[in-house]
Amino acid sequence: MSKNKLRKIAKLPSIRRMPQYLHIAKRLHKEGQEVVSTTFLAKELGVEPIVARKDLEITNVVGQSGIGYKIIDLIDSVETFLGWNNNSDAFLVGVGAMGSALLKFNGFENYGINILAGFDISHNILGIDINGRKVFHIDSLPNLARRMKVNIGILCVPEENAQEVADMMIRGGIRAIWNFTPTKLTVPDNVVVQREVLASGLAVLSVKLGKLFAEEKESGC
Amino acid sequence: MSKNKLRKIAKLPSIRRMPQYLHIAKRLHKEGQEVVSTTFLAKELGVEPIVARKDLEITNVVGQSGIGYKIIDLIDSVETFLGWNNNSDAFLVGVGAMGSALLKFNGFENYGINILAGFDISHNILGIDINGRKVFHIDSLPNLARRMKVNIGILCVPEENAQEVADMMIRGGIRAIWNFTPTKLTVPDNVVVQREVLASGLAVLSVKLGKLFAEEKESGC
DNA sequence: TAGATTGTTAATCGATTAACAATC
DNA sequence: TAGATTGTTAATCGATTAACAATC
Repeated sequence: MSKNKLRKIAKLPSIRRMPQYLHIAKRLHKEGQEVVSTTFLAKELGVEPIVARKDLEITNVVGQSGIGYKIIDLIDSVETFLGWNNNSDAFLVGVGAMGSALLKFNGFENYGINILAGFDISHNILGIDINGRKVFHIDSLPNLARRMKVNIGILCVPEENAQEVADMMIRGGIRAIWNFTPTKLTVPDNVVVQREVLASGLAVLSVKLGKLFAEEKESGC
Repeated sequence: MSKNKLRKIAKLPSIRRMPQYLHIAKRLHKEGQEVVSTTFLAKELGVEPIVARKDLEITNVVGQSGIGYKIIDLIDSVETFLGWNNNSDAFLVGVGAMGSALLKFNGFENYGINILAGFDISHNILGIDINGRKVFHIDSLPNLARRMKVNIGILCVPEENAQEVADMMIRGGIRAIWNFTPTKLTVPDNVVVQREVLASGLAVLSVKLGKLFAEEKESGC
């Protein structure tokens, strides 16, 4: 495997906005609309129109001057760009608070993945059914993942077990790990990881609020 | 209120990494360590050392050449920067899958907030206790928020009710909304919003995985 | 002294924004 | 025709990276 500088992804901010364009486009499609402009999309997202224009550019969707984009084209282009036109199967490990919230969430079918089952170690939840998904013992994960050719793993275990469970996923042939733990995982070159840090959003919110209060205090004097 | 260009926050990527530095520093502190270098922090985060150095710079923490930072100084500086040295009270609305996962999560005390209670409309969950927090009817939110001077609202309701519930929060004097819905909220100038889009991380993961497969296919020929 | 690290200035890179012709 | 919008090129801005003196 070559130098893993290759693994660096460009236009991260644009990619992060894609699901929102998709969500709006699907809503409009359901409402019977046929075209949409970046002006409209941008307003819905709370960004400048030029941002939406540039974002859509990277999906290679083509629109019509003066009109906008055909919604079905837009949906198709964004889904293709993200590789969401064929949903990938996923296993979720760690059926605690966050894990079961994700299992209960039904929207993932719109986000390119299809969670097949949950895995845990606690006897209390083994064998139960959450939203149509069985919870299995984690020891069965590597074999099941191989057998079912599951590519995506969702990691919701306690911090202490994160690396160990990630290793089991990798042993099962999983190639992409959506990591909800605060642990930086060590993985081989042929596995990708995306860490989800909820506290990041909270940090941004806190700084915004602090700034707001500071401004008010200032102008109040 | 002045032009809300002022609301634009600089160094967003650095701010988003702050909770991770804090988390590592607290862990080391518990382990009895007294100093830490940006070299170490960077490795734990999976970023380049220069990144960590620049990040910490904006908190105004001072270190010692050749040694690193005193961990207690680091914790204090990051917490002060984020305004997390005094936890803010928060109300959470929408005790569904995501809402109850957040209520069950105990780590928020380390992330500057203190969730006091949950709110919902469904009779099944009214009055129940989740992790020591009562669930009240949403109609009581504005008054309670005012009375208890709650500044932060966590919005986990269905998309259709997002704006309506945000308006109730604002009526209650809430100034910062952590928005887990896909809705772009309309709020007055004296309220800040941070939207949390879980699907963004999934989009990035999908693009990374697609790139990985494409590279393998390429080198496999 | 040698190695590690901070603090800071400068260089590079990429993302955002502006501008505008072409099109409907 | 006038207004709206795409597609594209150029300009600006901010974030990342490099470099290095000063310090322990």
